[in-house]
Formats: sequence, structure tokens, C-alpha cells
Amino acid sequence: MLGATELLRDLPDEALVRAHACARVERLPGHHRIFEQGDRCERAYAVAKGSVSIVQAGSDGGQAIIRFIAPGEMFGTVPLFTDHMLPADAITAEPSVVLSWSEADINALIDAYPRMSMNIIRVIGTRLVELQDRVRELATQRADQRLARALLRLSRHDGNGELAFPLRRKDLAEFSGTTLYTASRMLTAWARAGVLTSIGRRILIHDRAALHFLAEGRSLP
Amino acid sequence: MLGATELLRDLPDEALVRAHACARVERLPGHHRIFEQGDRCERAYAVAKGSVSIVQAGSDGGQAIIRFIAPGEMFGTVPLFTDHMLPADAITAEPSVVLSWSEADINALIDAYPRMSMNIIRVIGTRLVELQDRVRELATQRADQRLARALLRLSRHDGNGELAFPLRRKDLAEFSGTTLYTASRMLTAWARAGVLTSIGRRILIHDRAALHFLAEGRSLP
DNA sequence: CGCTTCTTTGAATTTCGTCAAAAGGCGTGG
DNA sequence: CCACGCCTTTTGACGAAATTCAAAGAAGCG
Repeated sequence: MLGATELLRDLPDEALVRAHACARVERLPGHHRIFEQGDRCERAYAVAKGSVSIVQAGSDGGQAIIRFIAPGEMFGTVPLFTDHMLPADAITAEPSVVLSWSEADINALIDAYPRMSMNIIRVIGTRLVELQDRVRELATQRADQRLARALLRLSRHDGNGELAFPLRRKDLAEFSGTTLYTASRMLTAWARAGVLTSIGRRILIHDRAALHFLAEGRSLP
Repeated sequence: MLGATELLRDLPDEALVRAHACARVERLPGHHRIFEQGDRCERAYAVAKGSVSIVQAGSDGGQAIIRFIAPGEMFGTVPLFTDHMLPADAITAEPSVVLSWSEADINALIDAYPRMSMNIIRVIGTRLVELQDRVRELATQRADQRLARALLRLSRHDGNGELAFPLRRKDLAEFSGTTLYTASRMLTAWARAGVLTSIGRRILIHDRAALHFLAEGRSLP
């Protein structure tokens, strides 16, 4: 199962065994803070089960959700290689299992298997491109377009279905750069139009095509 | 001089010689497009002299400036390691000298000097953190705060002085997520207040502290 | 000097955030 | 099992912020 994590992809079995040997495994309840913005970064993390949200707070109260982490994805890893300051909070969005490795172990693994550094480059390169898209969207698009795009991003990429994460309106708003009020308004409007339904903290997408229309600024057909 | 580029930092002289041998050097006029969004990525670039802006356009006409590249910084490099699709345009902001290396040469260099992959990780890790900050700002702050922050980012970090890049109002707007009209209004207001002066495409900061106030949402003292 | 590009400024409009308040859900503990 | 309190969602009304449109100056460049 470790072989499915993006950090350890395409590594020989021997490397997986070694990574497994030095991994710390933690079962955490929902809404548990794994690390805090400003903490010193001393471990590399990955989600095995459940989900984690990465939340950044500004010196004013403003918060934004930078990213949701799904099983198999790593997080909190980049600062190990830069300035060792964690730039955001990590909070479980539901009961989750989280793996982590000490900095020393990670460095030893990278030395032993240079392909790992290529994996890291590929992963953070992909995230960089995603964030660039979000910067452009936040800079140029309306709130409804961004919210529709957020739903598309959070839904599994194949066909219709449930969002991959349990979300409150507040979370959705902080992820798409708006307020929970406008997020609520738009969701109820779209639910009325049959695009989606919202049950508790789960959202089901019925009409992906409609969301694409909305994300491009067109109105519902 | 190559040793000053972030890509080749801390490498032995022998590596610099080799990098120099296979580098392509180009003198380009201002507003020259180096590559285009959607192109296949086949080279790694760095600015030796001048400056380059990285501009992303959406399927609607909306444009955003993702980043300005100063001498010594690399650009267009990440997609070499991911999907080989360039996610944005690169355009010289003034007459510039641009270095580039073929993918094969870069890979050969990385194989020979594994420290280079660590350099790459450090560089794109740093950019990732910067972009996270911008996402939060775009999501939570007002246009005037973002514009003030943009000016702070673009000015040299020590004391007052001239911005590092020649900028039109449109560029400033596309970099801070607003329109050229509001950017113009705010700049003239701040110029009247003595915070800065604008001469042609160059902006001089007189009162960095005031910009910090503005970026935090407070009004001018 | 004439042209293009860029900047400024005003006025109207839209979008969106803010505030307030009511209604709904959910879990805990009695 | 019910009642209570807390958290979340919904909805309306209002106002502030920022975009849009229009048009006139200003500045650079051939």
C-alpha cells in the first residue's frame, strides 16, 4: 500500500520495506490539528486513510484553505527542504490515519534512492501548476465561477458522484475565496436547479456539465 | 556568474563549466515572447540580464501575471519534470539576456550532480510557499491591500527604492488581481500622499512602512 | 508631427461581503 | 427518549467595494 503513495512511487520493494520500517503511524480523530503554522518542520507526512485540510491564516483573521489532502498524498514536506517553517495548519477533516517520517529518515531514503527526489519534484511541480491556476481564477473570475471550479476539483474526476471530502459551507468558502453566505446561496440555487444535492457535509454532483458551464461564466442552460 | 543562478548554486566549478558549455544564450528585445502557454516544454530557462514576466491566460480572456523573473532566477523548468506542457506565457519585460538548456543536457547535469535536484526542490518549494501566500491574499484581502503587497514584493527588500521591474498599470493590475483602473486610482492616491512616485514605467517607493500599513488593511497614518 | 499606447478620471452598475435573525441538525447528558 | 445547547445553514436587507464603460489627456515612438 505504501507503494501507492506519490512519494514512494516506482521505488523497489526493498525501499518500501525500509520506508515502512521507519514510518510513524497515527490514528487521529476528526478536526485534530496535526501541525500548526509557524511550527518547525521536522517530519514528512502522508495520508493513508481519511483526509486532511491545509489551512493558512493571515496576520488579520483571514483564513484560506490551500489544499485538501486525499489518501496517498503527502503534505507538510516542502519546508524540510527550504526554511523548515511550516506555512500553514494541517487539520484532519474526518477520522484519519496519517503516516510520517523524521527528517533524518527521509534524507537517508533520498540518498539511497535518488528517484525519490524526482518524485518530490514531480509532486510539488504539479501542485505549483495547480496553484497557478487558482491564482489566475481568484484574480480574474467571479465567486460563482470559482465555487463551481472548486466543486469540480473536489469531485472525483470520472463522471458524477460524491465529493471526496466532507465539507462545511465555511470550508467550501475558504477554499474558493468567498464567504460562507455566498457559498450557501449558490449551493441552494444549484441544488434547486438539480445540479447537485447536499446531505449533511456530503455533496453529490448530479450534473458535472452544468458545473463546467458555470465555471466558464455561462449561466445554466 | 553562472554560479549565482539558483539552479547551479553550490555546485563545483567543473559543473559550471559544463553548464556554460551547453547553454544557449539569447539577447532578446523587450516584449518578446520566449514561449507560449500550451507549447511543449523542451528547455530549462534562466534570466541572466533584464526581466521576464510569466503570464497565464484563461479560456475566457482573463489574464494573470503569475510571476516576475529577475536575473539569476530560472523559469519554464517545472514542466520538464511533470507533463511537458507549459502552463503560461513567458515574455521579456525589457531587453534581456536569457539562458537555456536542452532537456537532455539538464538531465545529464542532474545525473552528474545530484545536488542540482535539491536546488530544484528548494527553488520550486519556495515558489510554492509564495503562491500559497498569494492565494490567501487573493481570497481574503481587498484590492488595495493586495496592490500594496504587490509593490512590497516587487521592491528590493532593503529599504526604499525603485521597483525591480518596469511595469505598466495593466501589469500591476494583473499581478495583484484587480483592474488597471483601480490600480491607477490607488497609485495616484498614494503618490499624492507621498508614499511613492511613478515616472514612466518605473515606480519609486518612498515610504515602505506606509505600504506595510496599507497591506495590513490599515489606512495611512 | 502623427500615431499608437498608456494613464487618468468620472459616473453608473454589479457584485459581493456584512450584519442580523431565524431555522435546522446533531450530539450529549439528563 | 427527550430536551437542551451548540454548531451550521439559510435567507433578507443593506452597503461598501470594485468593475465596467466612456472619454479625455499624456507620453512614448517611429
